[in-house]
Amino acid sequence: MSLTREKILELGEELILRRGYNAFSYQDISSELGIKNAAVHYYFPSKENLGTSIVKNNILRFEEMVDNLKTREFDEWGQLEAFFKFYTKSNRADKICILGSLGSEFQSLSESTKKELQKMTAMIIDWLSIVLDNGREKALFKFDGEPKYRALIILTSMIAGLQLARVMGKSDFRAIHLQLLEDLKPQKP
Amino acid sequence: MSLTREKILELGEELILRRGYNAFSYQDISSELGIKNAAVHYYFPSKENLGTSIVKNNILRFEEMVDNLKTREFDEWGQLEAFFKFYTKSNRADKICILGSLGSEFQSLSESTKKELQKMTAMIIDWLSIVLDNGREKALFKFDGEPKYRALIILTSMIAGLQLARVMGKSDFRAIHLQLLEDLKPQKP
DNA sequence: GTCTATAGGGGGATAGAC
DNA sequence: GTCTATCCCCCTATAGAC
Repeated sequence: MSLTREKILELGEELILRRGYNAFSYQDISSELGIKNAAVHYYFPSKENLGTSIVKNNILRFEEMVDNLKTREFDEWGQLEAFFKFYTKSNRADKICILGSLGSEFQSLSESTKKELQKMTAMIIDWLSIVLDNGREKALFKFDGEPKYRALIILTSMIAGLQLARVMGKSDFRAIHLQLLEDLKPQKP
Repeated sequence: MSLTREKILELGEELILRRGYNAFSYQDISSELGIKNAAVHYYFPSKENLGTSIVKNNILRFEEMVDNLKTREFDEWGQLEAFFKFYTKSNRADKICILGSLGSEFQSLSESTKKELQKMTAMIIDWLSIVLDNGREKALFKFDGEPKYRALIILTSMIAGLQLARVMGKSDFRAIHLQLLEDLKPQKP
């Protein structure tokens, strides 16, 4: 696997998370990497292609994370913490979540990018639903209603929490994070 | 106030909510209205200007809604329903929320648009926090923690719920809506 | 107010040399 | 693999006629 290719993927992702898919160009990538725009087209013939590859890359990283948690036998609190840690790091790095970034611009994405984004979103919702379900089963968590609905609330709060942090500052994101944790604790004050 | 101007504002807003700020052009507006792009520039010299005017317009409409609720003496459930109704209508119309749309593309907005978006976001968070606080005071709602944190969770769930609906379908949005209502009810099953 | 015409730039993308 | 050179289109924006 080529190093330049890796760097393009990484930088492209960063641009999507910082500025948005429609707000970055191949020139942004090539100038940052000190190459010409034709070199970027060599690896990713079209912007659609690059966008789709970036989402696929994110899917791979998510799968790796899940495998890792399984191997290390984290309990449900540990798994949930890994989930929140990802968002907390994004908040600190002034990045939003790829689901929210591309979700907002969904209508202007290519069919293949849409498809991968759907796949990734479904994977995350399913994973989080199962973590919540198992955790409640073991009495590690306490919440009412369907695990999937709870998963949707937690996920959307994180996604838009990052967006809100852009507008209003990072402390609102932290408040959301803490409140979501409180809401899941078995013994409440 | 000119009719063309009104139509441009309305269409520009729709394009932001459907496709995103960076994905629409003055041509999209002019061709839809059957005029030339120069005519759009007559009303809104720059795209920044149009974007800022659209947000200001949203602020006015929000203020009108709040006034209306006050005049009609809606209780806190009624006020909250008005809030949810706005998002439910957006979901049905395949539109996302302006806070999330422009929040995602925040870094590529002009200073004046950013400023108005900050103002609007603060207004909504404040309003919702107060509704929740008063409703709990009257025992209409039941929830733990700070009203502002609860407001942030509800607002972000709605914002990203609409984005998620784009990707995964509208039923996920409805699930979030119903669960948020359940969570606030005083007597839980 | 709306038009034609056009400036001036940036975008994505490709051909062909090295 | 990366370059130069270039195509063609769309973008925002403005000048000046009607």
